[in-house]
Amino acid sequence: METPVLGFEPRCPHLFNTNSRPSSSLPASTLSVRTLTAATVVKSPATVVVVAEAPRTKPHSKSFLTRKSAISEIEQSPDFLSSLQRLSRVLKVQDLNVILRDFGISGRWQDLIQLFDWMQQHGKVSDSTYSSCIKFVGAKSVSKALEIYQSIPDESTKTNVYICNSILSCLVKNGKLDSCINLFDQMKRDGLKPDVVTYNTLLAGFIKVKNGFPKAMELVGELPHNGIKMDGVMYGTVLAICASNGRCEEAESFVQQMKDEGHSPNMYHYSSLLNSYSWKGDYKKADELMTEMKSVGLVPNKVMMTTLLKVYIKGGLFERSRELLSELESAGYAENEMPYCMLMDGLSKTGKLEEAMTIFDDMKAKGVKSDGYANSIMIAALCRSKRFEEAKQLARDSETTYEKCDLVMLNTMLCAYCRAGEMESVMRMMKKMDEQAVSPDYNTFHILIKYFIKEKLHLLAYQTLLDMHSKGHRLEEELCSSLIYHLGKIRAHSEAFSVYNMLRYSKRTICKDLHEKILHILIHGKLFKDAYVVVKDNAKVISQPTLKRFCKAFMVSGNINLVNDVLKVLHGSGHKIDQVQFEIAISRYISQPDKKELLLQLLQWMPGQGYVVDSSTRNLILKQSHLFGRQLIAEILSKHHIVSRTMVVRSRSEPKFSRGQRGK
DNA sequence: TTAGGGTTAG
Repeated sequence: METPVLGFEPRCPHLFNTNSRPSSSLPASTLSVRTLTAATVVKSPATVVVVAEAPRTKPHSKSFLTRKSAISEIEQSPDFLSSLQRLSRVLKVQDLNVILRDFGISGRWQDLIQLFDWMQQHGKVSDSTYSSCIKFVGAKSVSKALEIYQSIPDESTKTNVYICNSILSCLVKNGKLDSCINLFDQMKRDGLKPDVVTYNTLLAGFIKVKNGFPKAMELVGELPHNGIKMDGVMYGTVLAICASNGRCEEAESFVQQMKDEGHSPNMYHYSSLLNSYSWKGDYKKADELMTEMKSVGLVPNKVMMTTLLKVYIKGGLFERSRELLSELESAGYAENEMPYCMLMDGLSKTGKLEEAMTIFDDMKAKGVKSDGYANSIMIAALCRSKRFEEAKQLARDSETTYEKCDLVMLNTMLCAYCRAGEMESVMRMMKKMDEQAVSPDYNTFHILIKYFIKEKLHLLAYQTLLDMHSKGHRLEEELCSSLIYHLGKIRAHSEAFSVYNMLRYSKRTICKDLHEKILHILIHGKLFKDAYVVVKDNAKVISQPTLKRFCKAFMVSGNINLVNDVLKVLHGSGHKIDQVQFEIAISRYISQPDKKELLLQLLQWMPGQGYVVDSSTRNLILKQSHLFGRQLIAEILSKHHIVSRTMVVRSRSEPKFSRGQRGK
């Protein structure tokens, strides 16, 4: 039989309909269309479509056969570049594209890049070269795919809808949704006319994103404006977004809309709707849905029944959940641990630890295949019930039984060891994470820092917090506050201040008490300049006794150049400055005559704010007035005297005028 | 002549 490469697609276009996606559903041996006389295409698990090859209308031309054999020669050549050089005259751009896609499908990454470079150098590229190349390259390296896209010389090619869809899809698949949206906006400005595929590509990015629902709806709202109607694929995407955001009413309404538009929901559409009911455990609606689905002839599959189990568990129907689990077992749908895990987790989270353990033991007795999830769930459940010894024991078992652990499992075991106080095991887990190149997440850091604090390894806790912060994780106030307290206790004042700052600059509001707490620590550590910064920014939420303590400490030992600033800030915040603080400040100035200007500034500032020097300070100043200019000092002190007299008169006429309030 | 999606667990 001849091998119809070039002539195949036009005659059997449905084989290449992207909706059926044959390549990913077929085993490798049937991947090559060249070997097919009748192709069997799996359209969905339920439907098998057999496509008979159409009879030839005319024999292939000589040039066609030459190109065809050149393509297979290059694909099969151990040194494809030299074959390419030799045969390049024969080949058209679309033939090179065929080879490029063949390299992509069979994972010949280096060859694909080399071929693409060659095609560029020889000016043999078309739009589909870019869209295919970006698709395959993007599966391995987003940056390389972007590089290819940016290198497109022609501006109009850059807004070709296939090429745009290809690069946008590559960004979405790599979790770069924000860059994807930005690029999309840029493309629109440059003239892209997005189509249904473009919008669906973007929408797919919102499925697993927290709070993706409103943004997805915004995109859906743009569709009519662009003359685009939703198709079955897009309904599938949108329903998945609704389900993963718990929007069951919206999911219902989209299903209704798709029915109204003449689309029949398939198993995936129904599964998403069912999943949306699991958020609230709405088993009534779930049961109704199952009935409807069966009535249209769809047979619930494994995923559907597992999702139904999830609804029952969330709804607290544990008896029916156990029955459904038995049904899953009889149907052969419980050969792995997932449904058991769901039930165990649901039970343990509603305080039914013993029942969860029964399921766990049953599962083990039945020899159900496990990858360690079940153990992990039970370790977490035991920790929640503060049964740390059992949790630790199970963690040990897991370590010996399962070689591969994911981050959640590692965190769960780490937590069990921390709570049981097993330092050696904690270190072993950390080493394991390192070896397996699993990067710690927020939970890992949180568990470790809490543990280090408990073990009084406060500096280690501090180092870990720095690490956590530098990795961009949000910091929890309670944990930071506790660490600040302990660092203060061990006189690690500047470390405490650094924790305070990390928290302060990463959060909009922090608890008022924390400012006061850090202020005490800074005063204690004689870090007056830092203390001044805290006071300056937060004086209004700091108690008067603490401000008083700060003022006193600063006057005695703070930087002399900041003394006036400190007094002004304290006064400006409504704090009444004690007479004795002025006395201390002024004696310091007098002992340092080079600070003459500062003394004069202070003395001039005081009367305007209702402060005057007391008689002993006045005498002290007069004694040294030759250093500061006798005439000037006399003028300033007479102002103090006038003010002090009016204050005396006032306090007599307003007997209720109390300390701490100042008349204006 | 190229581009898109969807269901379950910790």
